[in-house]
Amino acid sequence: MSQYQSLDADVLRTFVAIAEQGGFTRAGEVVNRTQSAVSMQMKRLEEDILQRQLFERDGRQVRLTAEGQVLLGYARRILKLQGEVFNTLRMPHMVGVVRIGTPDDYAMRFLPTILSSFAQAYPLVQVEVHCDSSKQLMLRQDLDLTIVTREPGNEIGQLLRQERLVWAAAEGFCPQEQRPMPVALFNTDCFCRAWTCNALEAQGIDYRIAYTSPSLAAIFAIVTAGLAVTAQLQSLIGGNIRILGEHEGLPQLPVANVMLLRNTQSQSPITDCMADYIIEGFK
DNA sequence: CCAACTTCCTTTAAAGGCAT
DNA sequence: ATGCCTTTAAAGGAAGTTGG
Repeated sequence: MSQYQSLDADVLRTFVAIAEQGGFTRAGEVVNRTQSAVSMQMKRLEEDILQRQLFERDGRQVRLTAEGQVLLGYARRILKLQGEVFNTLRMPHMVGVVRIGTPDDYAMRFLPTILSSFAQAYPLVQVEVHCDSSKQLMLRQDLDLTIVTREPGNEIGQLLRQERLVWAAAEGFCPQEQRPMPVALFNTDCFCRAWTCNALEAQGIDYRIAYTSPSLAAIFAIVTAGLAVTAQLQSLIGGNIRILGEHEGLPQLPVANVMLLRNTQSQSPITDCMADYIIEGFK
């Protein structure tokens, strides 16, 4: 009776595995149970615990019902929270170093939140942040976790976020008025730069790369001063810089995939925890 | 196109292990 | 002894494959 009232994490894990694997048998492999046991667990969850139908059974297909979708959201949150409890209470004094590589635009936009949450849970862990272009970062072997930008269709690692590049300039800057149009971009080995130049050339726009820097802060300073336009992730644009609309004659830019790479040679509990915080921080 | 066969998958029933 | 959870075995449904 008593356990019919509670949502056992084991049962929720099985439920999430079914939703993710699309079948009871494959879910059983994931959670190390036989399909029959999985079936029984779900029967109990549906009939005794929640008294709601969670799956649409259609031949060999299993789909979540609307109520199943609702449970899936809660189940993931419950399991994630449970993981946090374990991490926080079982490894509160975890020490060591975690080395993160990231382009500096992501560092500015996402790392403050990620690192402050991480520091609250693991105050004794030393964090090294190495900023460089995606191309350079991918060549390095000394990083535990690397955040990089990849073209769609060319993904490696785990997808953190998809975001469109946009044109941006100072409030009073009019991109049509200056030819060649001055552009401020990252250094040559940045993916973003190649995309930007290709888009401008495809549109036949006369431009010149007036400023380059590996530093986002420097590029924003140049753009804020009204000296050039730039192409950056939409979420980075703020302050006195505005996003240029399509009617201003500039080509649409591609969507960037932000990916997380893990160094398989240096996996540790610290790295795994930091990876979880990064994944959450990019949502 | 269709029937026979195979494969995949879930459910049910029976039985055993384990903790209370 | 009881209740819960598991496994194994068997049954049955649906989809895919094969051959005429």
